[in-house]
Amino acid sequence: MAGARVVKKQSLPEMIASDLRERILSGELAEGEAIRQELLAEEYDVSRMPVREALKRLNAEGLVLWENNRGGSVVKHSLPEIGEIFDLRLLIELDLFRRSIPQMGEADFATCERILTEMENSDDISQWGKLNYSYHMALYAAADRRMSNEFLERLSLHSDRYVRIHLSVMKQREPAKEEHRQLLALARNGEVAAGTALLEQHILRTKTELLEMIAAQRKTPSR
Amino acid sequence: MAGARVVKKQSLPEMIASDLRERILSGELAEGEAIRQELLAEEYDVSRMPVREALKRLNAEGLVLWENNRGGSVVKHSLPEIGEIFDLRLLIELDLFRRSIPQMGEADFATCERILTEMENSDDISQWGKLNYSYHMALYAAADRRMSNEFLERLSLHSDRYVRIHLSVMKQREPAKEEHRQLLALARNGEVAAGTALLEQHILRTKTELLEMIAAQRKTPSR
DNA sequence: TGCAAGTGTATTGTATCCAATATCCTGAAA
DNA sequence: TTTCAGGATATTGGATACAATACACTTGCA
Repeated sequence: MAGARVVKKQSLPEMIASDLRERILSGELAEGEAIRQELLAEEYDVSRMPVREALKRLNAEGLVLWENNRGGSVVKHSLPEIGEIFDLRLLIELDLFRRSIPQMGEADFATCERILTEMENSDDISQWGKLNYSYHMALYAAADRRMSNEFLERLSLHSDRYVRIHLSVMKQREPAKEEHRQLLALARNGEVAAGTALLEQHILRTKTELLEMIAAQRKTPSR
Repeated sequence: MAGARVVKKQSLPEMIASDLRERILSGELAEGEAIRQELLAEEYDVSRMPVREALKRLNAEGLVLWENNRGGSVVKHSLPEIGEIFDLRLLIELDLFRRSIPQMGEADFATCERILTEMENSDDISQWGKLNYSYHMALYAAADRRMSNEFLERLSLHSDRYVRIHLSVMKQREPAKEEHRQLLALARNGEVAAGTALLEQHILRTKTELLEMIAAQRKTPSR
């Protein structure tokens, strides 16, 4: 047979949405920035129709604000809202980790290991968010909770967005690396209580650091 | 001034999406049923374009399954997925209620009372889901958690869908009526622990009943 | 009969065109 | 100077037309 590897055929709107998502997460499209359909259509060399669908999609995901007859703009969250995103992640991830640990097998541990080394070797910031998300998902894969994962994906999208913008300045990475290793070790030993406690600390620490950074940056509208 | 009451101008796709949402929740559009754009366009007397957008929107909300070049169909969830919907509701609603109770004031209690009496007097099946959702939201309004509410809205959508299709309103309403009153009373007294415990029971009871009904019905695919 | 290729039809996907709406600019009146 | 009306321009919303794809059906062949 010709093609052994099959990549799920993406539709045009999907591909455009993926790219725009990345452009928003990376900060290339800034908070509050207006989005012109025509302009994007030219950039992607398509008509406005698939661009429109992509934007509506991102609107449903909460990344794009849509106003009737005025078009879209990049969503800007308030500080409390960003805090909430992390609180919700906390709720769902703790639940997932608690359910996952007892179900994890050698294959799961191996996958986690693999992603972990990949993270430690990669310096590409734009990859970090994806890898971080993959790792967390790998930890929860054994729980086999489709809906939770779907919701978590959306939450991670938003938290990654703000983490990535400030990541370069954040000390974030060193402690996170250590915590990731420990999470896996605790999961391996089936230590649910200790594992979830560490996970909680892991997420809340990021939340605190991030909120401080953003608060400071929003005080000084310079730059 | 002319119009004191302003209803947020809805766009065509929004209106169509709302109506389709209702048709799916009510079961008029059945699980797995294919959706023809042209047909809907004729029904609403518009072109396929706004219908498409509405369907894509419902796709993003998880009510419509979309397959490239094959169009949309009404999503059908597995039993474990339906269970998860309730588990997620539980996580978020407990968190909201816990945060809300200490913040609630007389205005909040009054709103809850109002909705409660409205619920007890209304016999309209299609309204019950909305009222039930309104009541829960009123309980959590004081928490002032925008993101959580947004996520909860989507979860409630899905749970309402299955509740409406499978549980007779009457059977559902009698115990719920009592619990709803008690929730409000506990909130009034600031009894966080007792309140959240009752809320947990309230949600889990519905989950159990519902899963049993659906399991039984899916065993016998008879109509 | 069973199956594969090919043809025709139904349906979705995208581009283009026109209509509706918002925004910007100008100028006149208070 | 401020403000408001009105018109020019930019932008989005929706309808239509056409292209691409999937599906059902037939035909030809083993």
